[in-house]
Amino acid sequence: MEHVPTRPRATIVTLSRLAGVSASTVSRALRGDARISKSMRARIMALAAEAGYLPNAFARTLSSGRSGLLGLVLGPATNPFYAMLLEELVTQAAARGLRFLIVHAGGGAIDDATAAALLHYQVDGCLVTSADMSSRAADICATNGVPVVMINRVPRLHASAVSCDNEAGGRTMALHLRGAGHRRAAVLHSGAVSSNGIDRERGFAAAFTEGGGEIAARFDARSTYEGGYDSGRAILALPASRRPDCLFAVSDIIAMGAMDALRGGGVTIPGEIAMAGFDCIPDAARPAYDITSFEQPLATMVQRGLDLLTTRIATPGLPDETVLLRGQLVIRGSTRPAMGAGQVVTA
Amino acid sequence: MEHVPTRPRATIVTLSRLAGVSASTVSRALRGDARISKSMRARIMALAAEAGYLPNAFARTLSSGRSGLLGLVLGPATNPFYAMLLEELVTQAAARGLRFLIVHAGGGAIDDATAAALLHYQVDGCLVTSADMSSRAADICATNGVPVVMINRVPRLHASAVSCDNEAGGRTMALHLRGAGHRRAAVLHSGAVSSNGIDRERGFAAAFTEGGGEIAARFDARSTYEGGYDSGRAILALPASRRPDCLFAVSDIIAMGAMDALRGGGVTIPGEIAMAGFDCIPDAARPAYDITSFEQPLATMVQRGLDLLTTRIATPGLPDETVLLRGQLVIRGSTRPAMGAGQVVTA
DNA sequence: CATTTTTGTGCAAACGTTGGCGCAAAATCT
DNA sequence: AGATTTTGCGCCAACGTTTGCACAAAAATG
Repeated sequence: MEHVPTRPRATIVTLSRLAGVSASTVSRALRGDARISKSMRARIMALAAEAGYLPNAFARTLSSGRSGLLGLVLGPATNPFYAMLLEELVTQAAARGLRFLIVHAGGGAIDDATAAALLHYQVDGCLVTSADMSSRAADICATNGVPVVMINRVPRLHASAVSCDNEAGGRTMALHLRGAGHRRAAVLHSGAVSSNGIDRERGFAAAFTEGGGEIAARFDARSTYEGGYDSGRAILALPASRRPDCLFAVSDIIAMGAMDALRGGGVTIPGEIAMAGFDCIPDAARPAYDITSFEQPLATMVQRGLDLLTTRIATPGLPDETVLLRGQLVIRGSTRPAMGAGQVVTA
Repeated sequence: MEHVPTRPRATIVTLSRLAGVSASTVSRALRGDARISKSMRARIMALAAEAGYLPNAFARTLSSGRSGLLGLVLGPATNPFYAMLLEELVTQAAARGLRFLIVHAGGGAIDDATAAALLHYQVDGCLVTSADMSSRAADICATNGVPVVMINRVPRLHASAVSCDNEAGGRTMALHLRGAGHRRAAVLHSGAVSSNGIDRERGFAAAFTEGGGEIAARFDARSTYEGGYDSGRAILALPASRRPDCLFAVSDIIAMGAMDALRGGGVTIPGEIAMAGFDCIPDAARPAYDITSFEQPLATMVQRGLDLLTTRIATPGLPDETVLLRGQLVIRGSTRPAMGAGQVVTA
């Protein structure tokens, strides 16, 4: 018990004494239970405000079983896409009265003690946005009956997921490039572990070759700027005959690296090589890059993700669900000879 | 109580029955209390492992008063610096058995309900990294006896702080530029609210003018890429006679924007205008930018920040403390005619 | 062997909140 | 006026853990 010598905070019991009613009445009044009379409710609310009452989420959780806490496993925040996702998540969750217990951020693997902390804190659900394999946390949740929703990630066993229709996005991009007359594409992918990247490439390759184009080369760009840069240099090293006339990077961060490398090697963009990315991160929209990209409907993804989670928290045992959302093509200077503001084409 | 129909998790009581001892013994054994015999402890640990026992942090908090939770108010994650900070924070906190309740992320103001949630969840302490004024959360904590530590931010009333010696950093940068022969500097600051930016500029301006240089212009770059870009364009619009020969941006993200704008206007860097930033974010180190910067000792800052917090949690009422850490100058191509790998000079 | 000290364990009372159930008083219906 | 429903509230037992205190047994001391 050893309690610090600060003035004890007002509790429900304090208020109940002040109001001369029982603790349960106070509890119900505060929570807006219909069984409490209007007048009593008003009186208690006033008292609570005056006393500076703050509910104790821990006591509530212990008693009710619901913590109002969501576990969050965030991908490498060095990719601005995850930074955007984080902001959107925190904002929307707060609007629903949910808070995030942040479990992991970054590319590294998530250690077991950290993953277990999720359960210690009785998270109601868990949101995983990491694109890579660090979903130990998801497994732990799944085996303990905690609903898991993945955003921007392929669903695993016992998890729902919402993501952009990556394959359609890749296809749209292929049509766009083919439509601009490009025939030989290089693809900068993100390795074998990223389902997003794989889907995007599959859609792109299918539509591009079906449309009479050719996938001239593939490079593993590791979902990083550096990977993109290295790939760009590899393209520079290609004999002129094997050079692609356009390039599809499965994420903008890759595209940025590739563009810098290519430009550094004297290649003009889109003149000699047109290029396109994916994600529509703000960085890629900057005048210095101005990269055509495919925009994921971030706000909607987050909204639907939280929907999936809250419904599964409310009624356990609901079957898993996968939501695929349409994104839109955003055409910019990197695939368009004439310059001007980016224009939007719905995919 | 309505409890979900899942198999109830093992609790201390469960274990106590299994072991044929009291709950208190189990609790003490689990926590490593010295009063419990080695053999008993081993037996209980084995039992706990077998039963898949997971401690209930909420019950523990309710009883002990310590939650193991830290509130986190994060700055705009769109600035990669905060992304770096986030990763470092989460990693180091996890190593200490502390978790973050994420309260806010992003540039916007923090709403009261969210800030109050900090107290609902009984956070032991609060870490604020936001550079701007959105520290409503900090006030709430302070008035409720929850220790607050700010990282990369000037301390407020009732808060400790750890930050880089921004003024010294600015001064170092000034000496570097003066040493390279530059005389007329433009400063890209981040507005009146950012104490970091103000300190950096003060140090820079003092040392630059003392060294015989002149501050030719100032622009408010709002701590964003766009702000930097706009400032760069403003510089381009300056008559040749009033053009600076070097530029100090109080953060790298600003410097990047400015560099893109200047280059876009045909200015060679560092030939016509040399430029320096601050923070040493990875983006600014890319070959396409290669911006001289001042590196904050991020890992140490986080470590000391958590130190400050944990000691104040352990012994309430400790006086506030401000820790200033030295950073180091990292010279890159943007201030050096000859090209090559970045070199490091301790400030 | 009779003390005192140590060591190991149990008991029971919190911590603040919730929710099932019970029960009066008031309101509505015969 | 009685019978029934509704309304409004209180009682009490959880939820899982910690911790002050008591207390027996074992060990060390005289």
